[in-house]
Amino acid sequence: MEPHEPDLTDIPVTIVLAALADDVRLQIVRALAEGGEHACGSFDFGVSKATRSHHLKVLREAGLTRTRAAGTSRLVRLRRDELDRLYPGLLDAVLSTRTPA
Amino acid sequence: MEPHEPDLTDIPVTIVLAALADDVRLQIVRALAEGGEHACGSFDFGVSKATRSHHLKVLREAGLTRTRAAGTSRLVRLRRDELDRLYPGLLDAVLSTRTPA
DNA sequence: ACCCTTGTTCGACAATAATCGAACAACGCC
DNA sequence: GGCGTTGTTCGATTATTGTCGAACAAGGGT
Repeated sequence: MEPHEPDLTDIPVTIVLAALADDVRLQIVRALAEGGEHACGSFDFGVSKATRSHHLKVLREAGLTRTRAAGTSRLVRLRRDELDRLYPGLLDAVLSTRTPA
Repeated sequence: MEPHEPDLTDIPVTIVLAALADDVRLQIVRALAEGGEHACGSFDFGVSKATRSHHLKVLREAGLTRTRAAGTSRLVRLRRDELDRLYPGLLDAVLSTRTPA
């Protein structure tokens, strides 16, 4: 089954904001904002792989990321263009902040 | 005691995002974005006054609003200038969305 | 002084969300 | 086929958060 990646316009903005309102997920988004595709395993932020998988699911279901299978890995990327079109300035504003103290 | 209204730069962005990631609070922010000062009681979004007071506290402590006493009321206003300076585009992006379905 | 209005605070409770280990699934490789 | 790697899912636990009613506090009338 494909991981369901909803249409961004179907997602209430509160869901998007809630997805971004977590330190671990924000670190993931920061990493993804560097560009390109990242394997799930490349995000090591001090949580178990179960927790990491959970956070990636939250991001995906909030419409923030897309995922595709590649061998035994899964490659994740930020839906930057769509996000910037629907919420101009949001990602920039969030990413402009320094790493949380 | 004065309600403590922190310096915006002291507040992790995740706190700001979490404050905005709630339907009731977002409706309050939308109303405040119309400009000017609003009495707490003017926000009737189907929750009790205890809950409303709680949400206003969350917004205040996240640095999104300022409150001043005026007689028996309290007047709340959005810290728009500061927010736009620190997070350019964030409020606009969030407020541009239509009322949640 | 009394009361009404406006908010806040205090438990308490319910719902949501973060976290983990363990079990499971899919893939590639030897 | 069997094994290691990479992720996901399940069930349980804990922490956080939204919600309310009731009690309280501060003001402004009259």
